[in-house]
Amino acid sequence: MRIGDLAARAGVSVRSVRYYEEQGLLVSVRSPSGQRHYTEQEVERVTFIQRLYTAGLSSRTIAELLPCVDTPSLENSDAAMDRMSEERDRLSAHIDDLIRTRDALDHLMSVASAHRTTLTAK
Amino acid sequence: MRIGDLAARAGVSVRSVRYYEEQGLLVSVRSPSGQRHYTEQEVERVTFIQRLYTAGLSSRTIAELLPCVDTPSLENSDAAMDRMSEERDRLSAHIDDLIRTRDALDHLMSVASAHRTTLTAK
DNA sequence: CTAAAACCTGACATTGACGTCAGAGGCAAG
DNA sequence: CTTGCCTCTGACGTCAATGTCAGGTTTTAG
Repeated sequence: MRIGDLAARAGVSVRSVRYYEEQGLLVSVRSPSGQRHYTEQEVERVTFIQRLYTAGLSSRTIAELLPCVDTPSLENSDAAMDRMSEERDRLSAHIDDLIRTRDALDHLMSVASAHRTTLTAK
Repeated sequence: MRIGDLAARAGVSVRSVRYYEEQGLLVSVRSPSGQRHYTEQEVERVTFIQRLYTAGLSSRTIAELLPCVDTPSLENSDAAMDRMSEERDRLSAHIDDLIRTRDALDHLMSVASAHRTTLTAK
């Protein structure tokens, strides 16, 4: 699979795929002419990378976590596990914050809606 | 209250407060010498603005929502309510996405942990 | 009164994940 | 063989919230 296909199937831009490789999040097999080739596996990997980006992780952080995905066993885990746990907690805190924000919006909307009801009732 | 106090109490930088005003999210009463003065009310407002920023809203979007907070009644509501509902939905979707990402991290961690248990058991 | 601390405006710098463009080469179909 | 699409590298552009600095005024503490 070439880069265009991978990008399309993962739902990202070709530019992004190259960027991921530049950041050490992805490796590619090069054809003699220098073109990148990928396997089915990489589709899932790219979507997972995107998922982490969307969760607010930086390239550097993702780079620290991915070895834990690649090699779900060895001793590299030590620091990576801590990092993973740390990011999990940060994510949880962020989720809670977002939920509070959503509640605030809901409250605003209900107040506005009540006002409207009052007005139309008059 | 002057800008430094407001910033400190809302937990943001002085620069940010000026930026919020520049973006039309905040108004200030100016002393004859040109210094900004605020009331207690603005503390809450700034923290709320920050909350929306953290939730991923842009200055422009926040500017569209705040009138709904200031005037929780009149006819401006129409478009603002739609916008608010739209952002609420976007927020909900994002929260769900983050929860799925957290689940993925949890899964990775449990797999790694299981591997570790297996190894130490040997 | 004076020095420190806080404020003002205006402008340029930063960061990160990309977009976009240029110039050159690769590859399948007709 | 050539036309059109894909890919390559490298570099510069972007956007948004904020940092930071300069040069000057104002307020506050002693």
